Amino acid sequence: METRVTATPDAKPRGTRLPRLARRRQLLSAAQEVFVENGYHAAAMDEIADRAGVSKPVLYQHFPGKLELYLALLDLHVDDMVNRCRDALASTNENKLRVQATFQAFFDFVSTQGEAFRLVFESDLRNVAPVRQRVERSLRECAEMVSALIQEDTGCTSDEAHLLGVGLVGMAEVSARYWVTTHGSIPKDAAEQMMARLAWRGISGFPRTA
Amino acid sequence: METRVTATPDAKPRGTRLPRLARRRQLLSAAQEVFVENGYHAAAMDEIADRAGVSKPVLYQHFPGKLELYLALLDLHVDDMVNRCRDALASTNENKLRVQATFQAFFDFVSTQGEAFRLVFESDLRNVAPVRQRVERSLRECAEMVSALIQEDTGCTSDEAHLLGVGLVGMAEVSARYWVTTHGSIPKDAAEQMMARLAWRGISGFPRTA
DNA sequence: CGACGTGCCTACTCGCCCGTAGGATGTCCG
DNA sequence: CGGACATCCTACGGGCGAGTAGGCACGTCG
Repeated sequence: METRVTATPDAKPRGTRLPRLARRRQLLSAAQEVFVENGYHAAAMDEIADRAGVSKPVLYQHFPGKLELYLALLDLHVDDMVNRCRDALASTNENKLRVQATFQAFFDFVSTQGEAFRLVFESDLRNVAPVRQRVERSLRECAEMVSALIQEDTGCTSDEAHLLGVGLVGMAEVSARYWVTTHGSIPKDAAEQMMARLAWRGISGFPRTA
Repeated sequence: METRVTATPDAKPRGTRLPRLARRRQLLSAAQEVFVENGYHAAAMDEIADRAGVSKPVLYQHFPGKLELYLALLDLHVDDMVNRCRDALASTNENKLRVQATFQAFFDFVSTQGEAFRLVFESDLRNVAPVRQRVERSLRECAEMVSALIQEDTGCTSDEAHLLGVGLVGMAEVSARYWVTTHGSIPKDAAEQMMARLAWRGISGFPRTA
């Protein structure tokens, strides 16, 4: 007795036929689960198909190969992160609040979609050019947006501002990742506030020279 | 191809017999080259053996398997990093100088041994427990040492100080990695100084509450 | 000189997993 | 009804690379 599963996500009744787009979404979701749990290399296409309640050829009717499937997911989350960062920086004109909003953006990012942030921050495929490119580009893009603001206020050279920007973004990334793995010791907003305070004290009125 | 600069004598005189310990050191060096260039997964035991001018069974007479070989190298560099960090923090009693010394330690670390820091910071085997354990432990240990000092001066709770410590160490790691890949734009000591200044401004006299 | 140990080699097995060939089973429309 | 079209299946091919079997060369010591 097969009832019609309309939009219920993550059902595995081997035998339901789905329209193409819905199937694709489901496959992406299953793939994300497996890639996040195991990383790229330990993830098997068979398991992704299994978890979607489907056989392997179906997977290959939607994606030309394992790498392309991975890149599709990676793009999704890389863009998500950059957009969150951009929105945070554009949410106000006061730099102190910008810093707070940006840290909140990073903490939000690592809190969503299970542990999908691992695709961006802990990919085990960085040695493959298209992956490396996307991951590094996302960091640079965030740092770029930050360093543009830094340059306005401090008069640092472009290179110097970039270094500071990368450092700040890196601090946000690493602290957010640490916080998310030790859930329970500090509430989210307290952690965000503390890190934002650290960053703002460091960067506000940063002197051009020693 | 990349430049073939090795600590060990180059060349593959397939026929030179070496005493056990010397051979082992050479194998470790060859393995480091290959693992750093390609990551764990894309590195082939055949190529490691080749680069050492030796055949594969020799490799297996020194290491029980690929993973153990990798772990031996990883331990080396993880310990190196933690020691550099510890020494830097112990090099003075004045916290401002401690911060400077610590950033210098991270910049030194990413500057040595080709790009061996990739083993620690960009391992593509973090999904395997013993690797993940070592990598995370190294970050925690550095952050632990930093947070102990933070706690003394700020009266933060242990959890709060840990978060700050992880953030600062993360900033050092990420900025050092960024700097090393963009060699030429900023001299090493200038980059160290600037990042140290950012961190010190942020952390010195950090207020307990908002 | 021959027996033994050490260092090394060539050449194979074997398991894993990506990707595919070819066939079955609905659904829609004339 | 019957054919066209889509969706999905059960297998299998084939490459790649970790790890191994078994043998050769060279020295040394009784």
